[in-house]
Amino acid sequence: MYALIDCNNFYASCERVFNPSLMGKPVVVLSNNDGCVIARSNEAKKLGIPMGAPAYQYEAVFERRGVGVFSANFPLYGDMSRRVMSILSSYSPQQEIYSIDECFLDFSGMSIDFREYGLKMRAHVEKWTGIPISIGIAPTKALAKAANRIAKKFPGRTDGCHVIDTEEKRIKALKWLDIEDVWGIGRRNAAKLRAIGVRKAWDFVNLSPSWVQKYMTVTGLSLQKELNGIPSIPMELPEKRQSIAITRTFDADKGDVEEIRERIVTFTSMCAEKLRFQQSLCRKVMVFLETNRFKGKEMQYNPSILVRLPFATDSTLELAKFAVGGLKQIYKEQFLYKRAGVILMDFEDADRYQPSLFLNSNPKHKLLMEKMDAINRKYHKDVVRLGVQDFTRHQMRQEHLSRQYTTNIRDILVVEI
DNA sequence: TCTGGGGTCCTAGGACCC
DNA sequence: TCTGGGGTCCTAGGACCC
Repeated sequence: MYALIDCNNFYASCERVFNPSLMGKPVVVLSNNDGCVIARSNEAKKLGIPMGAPAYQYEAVFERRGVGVFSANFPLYGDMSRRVMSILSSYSPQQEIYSIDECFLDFSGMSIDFREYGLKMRAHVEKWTGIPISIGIAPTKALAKAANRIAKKFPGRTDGCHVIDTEEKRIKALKWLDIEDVWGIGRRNAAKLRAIGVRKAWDFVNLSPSWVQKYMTVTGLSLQKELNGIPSIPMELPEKRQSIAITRTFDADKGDVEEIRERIVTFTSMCAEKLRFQQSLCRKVMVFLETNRFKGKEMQYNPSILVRLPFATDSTLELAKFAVGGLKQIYKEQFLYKRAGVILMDFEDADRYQPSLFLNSNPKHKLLMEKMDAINRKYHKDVVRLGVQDFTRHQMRQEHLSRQYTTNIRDILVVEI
């Protein structure tokens, strides 16, 4: 059996833990630049605020209905996630952390009362972190996902834990679950399936496997097996990332090359730090620019370039140089840009790297980067940085930012009695 | 005025090899 | 006129996830 555990309205719940006056009130969390809604408490959902809603269109609603509005506070959410995951990991020898607010647990070989076990986990996480979770338990990962949805959405359910452990329960679940809500069925596939009369997960499992393979590739086929109770999607053990990206929407449209170059260098530097943290070297850097897609009348230009490095490296200095080289090839001064990004890809392990006979990363950078990372970790992010980086010119809009209650001693909560 | 960010996997088609 | 067959690797783009 597998469990899929996820945190309810995770970001909104994190804000509530440290601000109990928000209990029972609508809460929303906004994306970077306070752009759009990326998390909503149940009360906010009931007000009809949709996922992804542009914040400026809902300001009146926020005001009128007393909605607690927060700028995204990722250091806080990341730390709360680590706490929740750590507690859950004690319930199984194998945990797959699937996203910031979700994980799978492998219960293979355990013969216990799964429902009781789930309720225990739930109480434990709630008591130690204040975060409410929902739990689905079933013979495959895809069915565990479905069970989780039942725990959360099935009319009348309130205990947050559902177990699919009999054939009747499996069939009942599949007959209830809409096809677009099946894990792994996206918009495109849902439309394809609807067109041939598939409305429920149950209809999907009754399609012929050859049809599924032909129109939905092997991915669809293993999903179908999973829903039929045959495990086909293995647990993923923690591994190094295969790509690392930093992309940002700017606070305004920008045309100045110097300014964009500064952003590209800063993004590259952030990527490089993550790259060194997972002890990888990188062979390719992708740089992209985007014009403002909401200005439909204006000519759009969304170039990207893949720069192949002559050697593998994790040096911020070298990566930044190649990224800027890429930028110069795609930048055109007649456009204003709203978004840009840097993606590192094609990694190899730093400790297994075989240097080339001719051209290699500058060996002096290794120590330099080590010291830079150590100082930045000890004191403050970006105390040591490249000369071209200039944070003063790029202030992200964060008008509703909560404190870093759990990761910054200056922000620790003070309780007055 | 104001509209997010970071990942993974699969496939078709081209380049290249013998 | 007629012009093979079977592989691998790489990449761009699409689909999906949260």
